[in-house]
Amino acid sequence: MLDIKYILANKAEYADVLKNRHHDFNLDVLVGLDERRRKIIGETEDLKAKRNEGSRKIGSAKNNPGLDVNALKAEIKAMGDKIKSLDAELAEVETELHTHLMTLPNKLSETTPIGNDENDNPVVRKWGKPKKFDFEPKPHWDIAEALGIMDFEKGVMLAQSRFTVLKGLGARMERALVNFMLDMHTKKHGYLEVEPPFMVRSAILEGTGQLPKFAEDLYKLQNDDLWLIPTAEVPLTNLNRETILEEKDLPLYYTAYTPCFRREAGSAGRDVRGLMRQHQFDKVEMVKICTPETSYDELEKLTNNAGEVLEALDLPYRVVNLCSGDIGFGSCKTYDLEVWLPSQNKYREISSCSNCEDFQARRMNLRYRPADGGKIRFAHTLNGSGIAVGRTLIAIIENYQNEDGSITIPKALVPYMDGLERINIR
RNA sequence: GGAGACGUGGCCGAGUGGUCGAAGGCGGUUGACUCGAAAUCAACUGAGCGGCUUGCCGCUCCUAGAGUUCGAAUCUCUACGUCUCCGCCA
Repeated sequence: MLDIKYILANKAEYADVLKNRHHDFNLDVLVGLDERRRKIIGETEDLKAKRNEGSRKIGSAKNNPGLDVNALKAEIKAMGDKIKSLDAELAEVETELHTHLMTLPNKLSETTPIGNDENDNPVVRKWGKPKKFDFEPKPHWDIAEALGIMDFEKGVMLAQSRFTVLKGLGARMERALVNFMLDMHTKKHGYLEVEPPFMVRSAILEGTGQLPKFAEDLYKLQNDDLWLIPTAEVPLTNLNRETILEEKDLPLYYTAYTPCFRREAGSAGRDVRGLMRQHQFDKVEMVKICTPETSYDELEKLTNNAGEVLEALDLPYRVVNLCSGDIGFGSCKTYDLEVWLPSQNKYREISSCSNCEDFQARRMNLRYRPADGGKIRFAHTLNGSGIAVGRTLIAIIENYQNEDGSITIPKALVPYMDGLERINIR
């Protein structure tokens, strides 16, 4: 959520942001609502001041019983009725204003490029070289099914399409990757490991921006105000909601392994085969809470932390800077990490690292007290995949495939696989 | 799930209808004392919103929501949470 004061004071600038994000909205609606709001506040506060004064008078009249306060009581009672109706009107206006503000996207960083779609995302850097195969590299679903480590039909049988069963060394490698990533972030990068709830209530999802706008992408429980988390970003970022942190305690680094649940509404027909786009997938997530001064440095570090996972696994990848037409609702700047997939002959998203500045902090009232004694300010929040586990499994299977259908285990992962160096056809 | 108790500021804790944003304490900041520290003493120490003459004035907030009243931290109802006992259970 943005500050209404910011929007009104920078209307033209923010109107451009909306245009570049392809978000159609007339900001004059907000101008009118804010004017109404302030007018009502003026009237109601005036009346309340008078009421308080009158009530005090009646209170002090206790000491002098001769005074008749009945007329005054009636007068104040009438005032009270007027206040009640004004307050109801105010609540209506504020709800409407709030509804608009909650559905308006974040502003953009100056370093976020203007563009239409993913084709306009500039490549920031590349790491590693795609391996040349002297045979036709297969897609991961062929390799994994032949090895008996993934069962797509069983996933459909138990749930529906876009669910998969991992078996044997497939399930084992998934677990190994989780441990490998968590170890790196906790031991090397200084993140605090967290195991959050996998279900959260509506207000929590409003805090990070998934609600109220994107309910159709989420799984909701039938009998409770609880939703399955689409990413650990949601519980981790909300961990300090409605509190005032001390600057000396910042930045905070959190990491968590969680399953993620997404309905993938609107993705019909895309990545229908394999493990690429699932309704349930594992992810190790990183979240940072820091001051405005440091958030863009922290974004660079966060992105590097994600990149290091791929480098340790020796998987070629590139970093792209998402343009205004492709960037997410709550983010000012996002780097996507894209891993090389030989079977598709292209780079595919495996991590997304974003600086949300104070957009989420404002929604969840997450603030900090500056060390110099200045005014309390909203913190900045960042999140990034560190990284998507299922897609890492895909990348390993495809990049480390051998002509005989076996898979070599990346060196860094061998200790996590009890020394196993290769998964062979049985 | 059943019965009971309770939810007050960063923390502890007083307050059962009238200047209560809330005593007292702890913590914190600043100053005095000190070579320095500790101890001691003194002062200060919540947030949000609105107005204008930018320093002040006003409004709101004692878990949340609704109600009673001229007036609610205080009374009533509901929700949520915490604790204790019982039942059940991984």
